[in-house]
Amino acid sequence: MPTATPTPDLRERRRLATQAEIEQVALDLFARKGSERTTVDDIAAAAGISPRTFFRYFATKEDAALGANRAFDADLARRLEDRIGSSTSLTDLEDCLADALAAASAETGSIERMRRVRCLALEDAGVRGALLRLDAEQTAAFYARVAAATGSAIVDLRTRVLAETLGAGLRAAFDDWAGRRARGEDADLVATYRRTRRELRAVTGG
Amino acid sequence: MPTATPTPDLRERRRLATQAEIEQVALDLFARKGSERTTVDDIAAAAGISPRTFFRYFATKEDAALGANRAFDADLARRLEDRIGSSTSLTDLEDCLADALAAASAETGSIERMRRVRCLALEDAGVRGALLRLDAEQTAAFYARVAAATGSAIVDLRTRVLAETLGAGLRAAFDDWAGRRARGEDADLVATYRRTRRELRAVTGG
DNA sequence: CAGCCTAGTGGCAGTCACTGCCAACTCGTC
DNA sequence: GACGAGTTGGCAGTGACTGCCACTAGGCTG
Repeated sequence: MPTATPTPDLRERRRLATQAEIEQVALDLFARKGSERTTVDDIAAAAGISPRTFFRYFATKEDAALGANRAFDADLARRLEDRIGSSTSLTDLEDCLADALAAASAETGSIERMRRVRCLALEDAGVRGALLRLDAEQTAAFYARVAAATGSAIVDLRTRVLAETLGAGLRAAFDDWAGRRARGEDADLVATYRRTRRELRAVTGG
Repeated sequence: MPTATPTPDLRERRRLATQAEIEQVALDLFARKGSERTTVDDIAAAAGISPRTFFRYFATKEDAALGANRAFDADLARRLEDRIGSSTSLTDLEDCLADALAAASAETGSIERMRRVRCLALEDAGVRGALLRLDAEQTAAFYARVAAATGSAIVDLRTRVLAETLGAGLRAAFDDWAGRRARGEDADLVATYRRTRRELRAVTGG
């Protein structure tokens, strides 16, 4: 996830700073009290903005915590975009996903925030729900891109199975990784995903 | 889904009737106006109850539409319960799921309501989100049952992959089926699931 | 049958997520 | 220095959801 714009506006820089600040305090507050017991007013006060402004940055309270995950999804979408058209075999797409995971793991801040969110989701239903929605949107976006590439308005069953299987593997890997981390083990995300791919083959008799 | 209790209480019968009535009018209103533009007051008024009572039946507005899906999940959970311990191969679990789908398809009312909900979910983000949460809860319950059977407190990666793959196939089949139905084709749910299983093998190179 | 216990219901007040609108302010530009 | 666009805060309003309490009615017991 390299910085795209070389010279962002002062306004743009402020906006990004405010957004980052909100994400930071939201994650902290959710971790301390849970999303249920954290109000938007709490987050806004901690971030030094008005509640009204909060909703100009995030549509829902829970969304405020998912910054790192959204960035990962965007990066993954870019990588998948390059593959679509040339090859859409499960193995190639999994490679793509593994690359994205490796890139995220290389950025200390990014992977750490993702870990915090995933661990939080294990206990916090609100965050878990938001993450679920984000995953589903990512899958739907994948459908749309493939359909656009084939010029067809409808998504065929194979594409659905492909996308859902890919998503299932990613979710399983994230959950296992977060669970291990929460228990104090120092699991590696990329290695976990590698094991997940093997398990998928074993399970489906491939 | 046979009737379990032979002689339910008058109270119990009334409760079930009220619940069914709420589900009915909620589904109708969502289909007509969308869940976003339907208020709890609307649903309560149409069902002839107070808004306060509505929340004694359903935790959220969107949950009110998912009756048939919850019943299906409960039936599936019972069937899976019998398998767990004896065999937890993907193929056996898929058979189990196929049986549950066939049983639901045999009940006209049940399958029709599920179709309405799934078609609604294609356009209505609120309903889609609720359905997503329900699916996730079902998957989590499966984890818990398997973990309980093995006596382990932690869920191993293979179990996660198994459950997520099973869920992915079910979701793909439901989405494809609902999409076809929404376009006027008369797709069969069990046949669609059969095709989904084949696609999964093809995709994973099994 | 009378009386009691309990489940179910409605109303009310309150909290909180989220939105539309408007006024104030500020960055960037001409 | 003024103007236009982007950003913010306050305010009022809607609607989801909850806790509390009083009321009703089914079901049981003496």
